[in-house]
Amino acid sequence: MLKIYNTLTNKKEVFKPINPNNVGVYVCGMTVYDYCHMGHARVLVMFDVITRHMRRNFPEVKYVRNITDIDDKIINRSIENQEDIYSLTNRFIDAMHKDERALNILKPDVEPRATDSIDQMYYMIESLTEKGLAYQGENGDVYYSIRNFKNYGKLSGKNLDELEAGIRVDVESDKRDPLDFVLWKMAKPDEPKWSSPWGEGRPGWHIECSAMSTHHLGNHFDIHGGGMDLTFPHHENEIAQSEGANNCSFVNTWMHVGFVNINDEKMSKSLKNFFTIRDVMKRYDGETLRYFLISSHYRSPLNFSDENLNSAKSALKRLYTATRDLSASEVAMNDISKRFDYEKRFNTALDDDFNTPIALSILFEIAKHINTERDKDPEQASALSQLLRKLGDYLGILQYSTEDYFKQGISISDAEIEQKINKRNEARAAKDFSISDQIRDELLTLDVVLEDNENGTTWRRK
RNA sequence: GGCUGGGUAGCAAAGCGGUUAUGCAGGGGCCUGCAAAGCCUUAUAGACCGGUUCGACUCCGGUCCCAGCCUCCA
Repeated sequence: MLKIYNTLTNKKEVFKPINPNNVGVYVCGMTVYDYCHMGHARVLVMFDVITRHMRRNFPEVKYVRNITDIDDKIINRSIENQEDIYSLTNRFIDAMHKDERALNILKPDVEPRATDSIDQMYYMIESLTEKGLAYQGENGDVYYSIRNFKNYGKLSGKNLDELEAGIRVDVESDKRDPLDFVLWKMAKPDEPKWSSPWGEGRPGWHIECSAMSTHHLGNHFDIHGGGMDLTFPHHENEIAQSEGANNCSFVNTWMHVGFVNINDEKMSKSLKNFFTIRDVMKRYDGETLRYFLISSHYRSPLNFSDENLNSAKSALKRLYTATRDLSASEVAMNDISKRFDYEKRFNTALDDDFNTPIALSILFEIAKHINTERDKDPEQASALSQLLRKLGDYLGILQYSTEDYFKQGISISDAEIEQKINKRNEARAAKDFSISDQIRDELLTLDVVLEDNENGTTWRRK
């Protein structure tokens, strides 16, 4: 029984799909004017884990994640770079897809682009205008009238009058109420523009998500998610738009992923304290990053530091170490899964609001079990190893073969290493341990670790 | 100020009204020529003050502190 924490109610609730055969999930994706940072990575990875789990539990899941490819920041960046807006956005979309592959993130079912969805936005704005929920200012911009939507603030728990008190007044706008927000914005000269009943312009930020999500998932769907900073105003505004235009409830479950912090402060573009995925990938592989991101619960803050990343790397190594030199059939694996309750407990953990730390702890229990059975009962150890890999795959980790994991990234060739191992073993046979230790130390400086066991000497990367 | 979340051992991170979370790092031991890996074992917790209870890290109240949102942000 899947339980999910719902921002709308601030409670963990049993998840009941609107249509049990087809669950709809929408996640607010990137605004593509720069490379993805670790905060984006966290949202991408978490919803990847979430949708993988849901796909195993429901016949069909439709996962939609949009791309915002038109907005002020994109326009500014394109001017700054003197780069055509489409070449800019395409460049960063490609970069994002590359980052996703590195993090083993599966593609969403639909990845709509705002600029391909302008028609759907028209219809929605039109409908809002007809219902008296939108108006055009003297400057031509079209605004949403939040005072005319009775439930404004229900997601974020905001009180209108209190919001009003601390508002910053935007001098350029023609809003009737300072909390009103733009649905359609008149284009300035040389800005990208689309013709519309209100004049040539472009959509406001919030309308695209209302339009794209309902277009692909229906007016009322199951899950809508994003980073915690989108709760207000973005998601609040989406509710106002969608429920206002469609006269029905919009989303049942709102999910928000916590921030990635640097020194306990939110990683953000405005604070300029962010690390891009590609930067971090210069020092850590994608799987280590992914492990790090799922090592805490998705709603908790996650502190980004070398110490934590190194710890993630070591933890992952322990899991891979358990799988060394073991393989078993699927039959044996299914058999072992029935004998022990690891898989069951693993699924229960994910069913409990996607508790990845608990799920990971079960992986370590299996690893320990393998290590203790390895000599006593190799068959059982092998079957457990297969189970470990299967559950790892559910989380999108343990993707490499054991061989690849332990032998990648070494500058010296296999043959050279073997040669040195032979030389060392000759020295060991002659009990010349100073020579043998010297060879081992030499290899260690090249990140090659030697391990002696009864069948001979094996090597792995450090 | 309003609204959300938090404060757990050296670090990270969970569950739980009474019984080992888990990982990294540390101590002792086994194994090894010595290591590595692994196994066994071990120490270090629950911001503070009250209350409920036979019993609280876990529930309730209060205090202090931290983060986030209230402006674009994942």
